[in-house]
Amino acid sequence: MMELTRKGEYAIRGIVHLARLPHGNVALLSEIAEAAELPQTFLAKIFQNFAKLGFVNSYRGTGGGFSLARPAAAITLRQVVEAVEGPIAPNRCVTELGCERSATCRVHTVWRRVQEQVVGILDGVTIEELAREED
Amino acid sequence: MMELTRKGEYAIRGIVHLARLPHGNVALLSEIAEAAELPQTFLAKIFQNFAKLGFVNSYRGTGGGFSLARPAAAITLRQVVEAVEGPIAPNRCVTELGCERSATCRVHTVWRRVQEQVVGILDGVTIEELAREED
DNA sequence: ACCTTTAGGATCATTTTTATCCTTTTTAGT
DNA sequence: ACTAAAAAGGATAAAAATGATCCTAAAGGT
Ligand code: SF4
Ligand code: SF4
Repeated sequence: MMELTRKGEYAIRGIVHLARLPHGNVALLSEIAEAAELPQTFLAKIFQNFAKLGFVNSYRGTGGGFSLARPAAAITLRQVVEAVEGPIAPNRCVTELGCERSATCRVHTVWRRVQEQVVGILDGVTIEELAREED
Repeated sequence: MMELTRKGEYAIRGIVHLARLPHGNVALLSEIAEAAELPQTFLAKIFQNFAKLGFVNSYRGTGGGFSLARPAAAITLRQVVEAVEGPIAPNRCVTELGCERSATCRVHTVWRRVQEQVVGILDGVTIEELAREED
C-alpha cells in the first residue's frame, strides 16, 4: 500500500546522482542513467519536467546535459517526490478533491495525521543529505 | 501519491458501519452497502476476504449476513488496511522484496521512517474509535 | 554543414483498479 | 422436500495508471 512508483524512485536516484557531482557540474543524461541504473528514455521525461520546475538546468547540443539549478540543500525530498507523484495524500479526502463526509468522519482525521507526518518527514530531508557519501 | 484505493476506502467504511451496530448484530450486505453508499458487488468481495481473515462472521441463507467476529476495539485500522491493500510500504525497499542498495542508501532510511510513522498511526487507531458517533 | 544532446509528442504494452455477472452452496422457514 | 434468501466463488471486462519506447524537432558547439 501507498507505494512510490518507479518514476518517483528514478527521479530521486537521478537527482541525487546529480547532487553528488561538484556543484554546477553538467552531466549527460546517458551518464546519469547509466550510473544510477535507470532507463534513459524514461529518465529523460522526468528531467525535462525537473527543468521546467527549476530544479535543474538543461543544456542542449555538444557539451550539454543537466546540472542542478539550485544548491542541493535547497531542494527537499518532498519537492522532488511531489514533482513527479503529485501532492502527498494517503486518501482523496486530504486532497483538493475533498469528501463531503470529512466534517464528521473520524477516519478523515487519521489520514490528515498520516499526511502531516509524511509531509513533515519528507520536508525535513534535503537532496544534499541524501547525496552525502562520507560519514 | 501514496493513495488508498477505493477498495481500501470501501473496506473501512463497511467495517466501521458494522461496528456501529450493537455488538454481534448481523447485517445484510445490501444493507451495509446502501447505508455506507458502496457498490454492493465490490463490497461482497471485500467482506468475503474479511470473513476468511476472521474479522467478520458470515451467515448464508435467509436471515444471513455479516457480523463483527471480534470486538471493534480489537481490530486496528492497520489490520483492515493491510488486509485489503497489503503491507504498508512507501517504497519497495521496505517490503520483503528489498533492494540491493539499501545498506548504503540514505533514501532507504527515510522510507523506513515513513513506514514506521504510518504503521504506528494506523496501529494506534481501532475500529471502535472510528465507529463512535457521540463526543 | 554536421554532429551532439535535450524537448516534445505520439504511441504502446502491461499491470492495476474497479467493478459486474453468473453459478453454486448454504441455510431458514414452510 | 421445496423454496426463497443470502453469501461464496469464479470468470470476465472496462477503464485507468504505470512504465516505458520511438521519432521528429530544436538548439548548441565545432
Ligand atoms: S475517510 Fe472519511 S472523509 Fe476520507 S474519504 Fe473516507 S469517508 Fe470521506
Ligand atoms: S530508496 Fe534506496 S534502498 Fe530504497 S529502493 Fe531506492 S535505491 Fe533501493
